[in-house]
Amino acid sequence: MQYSVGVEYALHCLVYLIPNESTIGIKELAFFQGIPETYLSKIFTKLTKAGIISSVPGVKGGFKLARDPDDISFWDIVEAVEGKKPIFQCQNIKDKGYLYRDRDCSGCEVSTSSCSINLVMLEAEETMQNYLRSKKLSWLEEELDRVLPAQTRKETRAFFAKGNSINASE
Amino acid sequence: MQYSVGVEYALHCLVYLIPNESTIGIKELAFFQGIPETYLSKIFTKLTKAGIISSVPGVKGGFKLARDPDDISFWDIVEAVEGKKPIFQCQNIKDKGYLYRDRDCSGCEVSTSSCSINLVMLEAEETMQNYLRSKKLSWLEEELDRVLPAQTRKETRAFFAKGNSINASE
DNA sequence: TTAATCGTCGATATAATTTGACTATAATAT
DNA sequence: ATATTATAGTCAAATTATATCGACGATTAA
Repeated sequence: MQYSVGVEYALHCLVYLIPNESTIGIKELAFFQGIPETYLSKIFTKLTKAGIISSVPGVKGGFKLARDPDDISFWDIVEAVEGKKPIFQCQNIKDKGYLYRDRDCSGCEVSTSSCSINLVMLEAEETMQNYLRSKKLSWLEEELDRVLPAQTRKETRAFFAKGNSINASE
Repeated sequence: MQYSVGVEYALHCLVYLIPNESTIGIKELAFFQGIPETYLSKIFTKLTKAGIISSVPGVKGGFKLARDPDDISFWDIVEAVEGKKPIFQCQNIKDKGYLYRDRDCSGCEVSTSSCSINLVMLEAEETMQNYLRSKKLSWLEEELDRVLPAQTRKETRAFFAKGNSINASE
């Protein structure tokens, strides 16, 4: 059980969009990180639909953040890529069970009451979501400034600054 | 992204083991719930190896809890079935990236520092784990007594009480 | 001994993930 | 206008993970 790599791609890519001075294309992002373009483009479609980034088609097009980095949380990104389905989904095996499978139980209390196990799992997941909601892209930007060598940060920003960006062609 | 059904099977099955008055077999558990025997037996192997339940081989054998229900948490069960790997695993795409892929970076600071994004995801997961660690099987037992109709609970316990348990053969 | 039961190992079937090839459409530079 | 360069979307191959079945050996109660 794991999140898809799409989540990792999305989180890492969005770091580069934070400066938000110009649009950045899929090609540049994929080349810079050594990851496949086609898959990344699908991830970006999801992020666009979720309103996290906005797309600019055509020559000199690309993507930029659609909201303030302080208004984009880790959870927004995970949810956009992975969807809204909970990690644990109870398939209500009770209903297939010996006590009920041969009875018509459409109206009785057991079939309407929700599974206690399911509730616990949902609550557990919610604590995780709340933690991720509290971490914003703006925080990540500061954290990276603190943690990464200044040289690395500078080179990275230089790569994505428009003008010298024809480096995407090897 | 989802936990496997194995987690659901395990949680539901362990409920029936709580009384711990006699061993219960895979066949009974699978029949009662209408789920496949073979898969369930694999799940139970995992639970056994994790020290949550213990197995009694031979005729009239089966499974029983290896510890007090107050000492078995939801997380123990999830971890036993799903393994210890984190939900989010950073594959360090940084290292394949443009800035580093052509350099020998075996000793430099960037490759040793851990990814901030990864840390956040691990911390988030930990909050979920802590919640699940706080919920024990003993709590679940009380909760089910409170929530389910007394009739259902009684019928269920009767099914698994040894003696009349040849009902597993349809 | 025999039948029931767990433990282990593969085989298989189904589904999800990841990637690639290709087409359509939209915007811009010239 | 047209060529160019971008995203958007479709289709499907390749890979991996999940779920299920089946077979065989070991153990044990009757």
